[in-house]
Amino acid sequence: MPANRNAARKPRRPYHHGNLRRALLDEALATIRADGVDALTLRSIGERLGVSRTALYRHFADKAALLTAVATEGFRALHERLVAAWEEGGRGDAAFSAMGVAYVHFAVANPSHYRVMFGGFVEREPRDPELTVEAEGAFKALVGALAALQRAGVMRSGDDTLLMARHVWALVHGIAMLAVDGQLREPGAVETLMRYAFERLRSGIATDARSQPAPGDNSLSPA
Amino acid sequence: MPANRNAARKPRRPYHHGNLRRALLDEALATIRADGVDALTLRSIGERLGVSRTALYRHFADKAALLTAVATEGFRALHERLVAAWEEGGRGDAAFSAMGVAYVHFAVANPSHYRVMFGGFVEREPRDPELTVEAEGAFKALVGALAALQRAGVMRSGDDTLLMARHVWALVHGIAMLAVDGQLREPGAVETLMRYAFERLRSGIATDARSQPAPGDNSLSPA
DNA sequence: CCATCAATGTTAACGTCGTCAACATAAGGG
DNA sequence: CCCTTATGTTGACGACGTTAACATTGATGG
Repeated sequence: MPANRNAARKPRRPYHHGNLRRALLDEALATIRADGVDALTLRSIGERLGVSRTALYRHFADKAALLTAVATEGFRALHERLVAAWEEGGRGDAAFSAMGVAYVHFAVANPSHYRVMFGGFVEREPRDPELTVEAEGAFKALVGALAALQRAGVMRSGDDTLLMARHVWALVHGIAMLAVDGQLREPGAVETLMRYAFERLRSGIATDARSQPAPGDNSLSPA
Repeated sequence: MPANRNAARKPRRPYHHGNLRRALLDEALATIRADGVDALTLRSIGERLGVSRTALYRHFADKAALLTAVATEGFRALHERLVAAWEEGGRGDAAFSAMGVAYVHFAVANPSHYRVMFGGFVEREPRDPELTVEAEGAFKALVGALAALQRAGVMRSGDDTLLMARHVWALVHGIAMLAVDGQLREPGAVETLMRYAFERLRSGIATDARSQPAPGDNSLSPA
């Protein structure tokens, strides 16, 4: 690739700008991290990169496309953290909890970024294919871990893995969202809730739990 | 109240406008419902009410204040639905599930409104007092129901009620968020997940569940 | 080696938005 | 009846996203 050789060797404006798309993404993410999504302005980001305010349009269709790319990056990073937690945790019981902790930690450490990923900034109807791939990839990490735990006999093996995964995802996502929204402000609240939720989750989902309807229970279906 | 007498008797512009604040709120909510938050424009809403574009500033500090009021309305409505589900469901086991269903149903039926309530549109630092009151009121409905179920012996009575409530809230909020975000698109997916989640939640939270650490479990604390 | 072309970046401008200041009008109390 | 206050309007400003027209650079092929 002769085009990249120059770019790789001399970082000082080899091509028109080098790799502007990458720079735009990084700068956008930095701005979002520092000052929130509302502070993200095409003009300011261009100015900060020493480039015209419309240069962005050669690399992204519009501002929404930039945000979609930021969200995609987020899912990629999240996926990475989840896999790392699973692998480094020993792919067992503890690793599963570690995944949950890693998930919430990612959200709490990058609240604005997390909001871009889930806050309705991306279009819903024709979902961006790359974003879909990355988001599903992250989700698949959870499904895979759950399937492994099912095979190991530590999680209910009869249940639909995807349904179980959605359950866990919803729980963790809910905690993350509440935390990001500032609903769990007291110090240690997030950790306490995480610990409790995973304890309850486990005794509800693990093989050793009594899954038969409780005596006298006949009314749990949605009204 | 002589001022209101005219307003009540003749709907055609009794005062300057009648009750503009109320009309602004309703129109804003209608717009959000119909076309989403992004479509909400101070100019358009004023035009739609046959009023100047800046008339709003006599009733709200700025656009954010309007959105905060919309969010407050949302929590009030949600609170109402939750209480209704609890009361009409018989304040028991089934009623608790009905509350969960009502919660998710509210979010799915009013996705944009729900997003205003939780999407980070309201300021975090000096939280609006009225909003806080309404949001906490809705949450208290959940806490109250859980406490009643604890007293009735159907829910783990040893656990901190607030912690339990946060757990349930996070779960339901997570499902609602995923649904609103379009992550549960297949028909019936939300209902299926809700049913499963509440079954698992119950067998994890109910008195009859084995709450002791599972045999061989020694590693559930966050890594 | 150079002409051509596509890729990339710039400039100027437009329409819309939230917001403010100055002004207008109506309601109600002294 | 006048004066104060609440309410609504007009005009304007700066910032924003976006587009069209233009400029420049890198690569490609004869």
